[in-house]
Amino acid sequence: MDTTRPPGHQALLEAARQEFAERGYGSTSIREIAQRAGISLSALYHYYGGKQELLHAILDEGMDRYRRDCDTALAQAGDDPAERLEALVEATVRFRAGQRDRSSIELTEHRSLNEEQRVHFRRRQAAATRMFQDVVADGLEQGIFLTPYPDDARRAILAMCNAVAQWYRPDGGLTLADLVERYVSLALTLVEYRPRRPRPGPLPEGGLGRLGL
Amino acid sequence: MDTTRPPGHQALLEAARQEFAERGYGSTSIREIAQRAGISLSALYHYYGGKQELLHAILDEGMDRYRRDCDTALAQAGDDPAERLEALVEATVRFRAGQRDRSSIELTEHRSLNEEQRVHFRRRQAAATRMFQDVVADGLEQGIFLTPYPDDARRAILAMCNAVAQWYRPDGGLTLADLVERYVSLALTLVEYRPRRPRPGPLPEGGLGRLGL
DNA sequence: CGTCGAACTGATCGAGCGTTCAGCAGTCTA
DNA sequence: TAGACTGCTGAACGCTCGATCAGTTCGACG
Repeated sequence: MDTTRPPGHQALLEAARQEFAERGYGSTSIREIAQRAGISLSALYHYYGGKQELLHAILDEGMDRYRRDCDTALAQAGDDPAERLEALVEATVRFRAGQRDRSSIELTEHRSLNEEQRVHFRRRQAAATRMFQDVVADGLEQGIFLTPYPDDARRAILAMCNAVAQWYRPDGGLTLADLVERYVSLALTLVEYRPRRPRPGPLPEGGLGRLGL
Repeated sequence: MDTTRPPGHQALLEAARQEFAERGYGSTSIREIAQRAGISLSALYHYYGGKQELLHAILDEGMDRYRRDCDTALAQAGDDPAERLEALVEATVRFRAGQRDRSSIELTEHRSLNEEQRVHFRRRQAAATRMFQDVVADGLEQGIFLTPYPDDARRAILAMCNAVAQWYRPDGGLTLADLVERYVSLALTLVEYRPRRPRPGPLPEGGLGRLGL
């Protein structure tokens, strides 16, 4: 993938993203994409090698953004595994809520990639999974996460965060901040977080108050 | 939808189910489906009105089965909300693990239905959601579920159960019984189940032992 | 035996698909 | 001013798509 694309291809990526999310990869024609982007069919081929490459570019760009969001969140978090898990959950929920169509494409259309692209995509996905794995393992080691099923708890956390893309609507009466607070709380519940002692620093009230501290 | 279909259409439904799950609705041709089912293209039209009707039949059949499984599970469970939630989670996990391709179609391809079919599908989905909603509400009323976020906990439970279809492999070293036990335990953790007193009757050990009773 | 409907076939339709290609206006560089 | 490059166009390619339809086989029924 090129890192420096000429201008105009952004409209193309955005149009393709919306069409793929609405109709699905196989049911979307590149003519519809080009029309939505306001360019000719041939211009599409000027920027991308074809329909499949367009899909791959969308998925890869999404991975870039998500990875960057997670890295930023983790960099701002401290060493505490609970804090780091909170950071990851917040980043994930915000990404899924803010990039809903990108997310639903990621979750379903990776099967339409070719072998090479799919390997690349899966590798990046595995890296994202490992971030959660490491944090959960850390919490277990330090004795502040008590879940007997760390793998399943991790999968459950990711599944519930990912599902946000499928139902959350920004105008639905639930602010993003509230949503994040709830999911952070649910994630800590899932790993059965028991803090060593009352934590210093600012924290969401709901999440800790309920732990009886 | 007809309840009494002529014989031979089962092979068709099965072939379509596999193709849709593997490639996606839009990327699957009815010729491929017919070939996989071992019949001619025209025979497909003898049984179903077209590609879309085939998809609808698959989704509807899946809903029938899932509904039946849940009803059976609830009928065998007692009045206790925890027991009923366990029954629903077990039924859902078993369905998702046993009907993986059907499940992934349900989760992604409902957008390819026409307006009328989609309304029908969503109505049935809402009914399934309500089963979980009722059980959780019951547990809250009785004071044995303590979660401050019942709606989100319910969505989280469903999301983690549904995700089973995307990763579970029967030959992966994890038995279905173990999987069910884990997810039941995680679900009870999510709703913050606190039993009134040691429960009578047979129960999975892991789920209750960890509650410190 | 005759007829009727269910199950199914093979040929064929027009539309739309992804992709290709020759060409052109504008801009930058030598 | 020549040449190269970027960004783009419109027309066309061969092919596959979902769908249609006249026709055939065949067992059941009267």
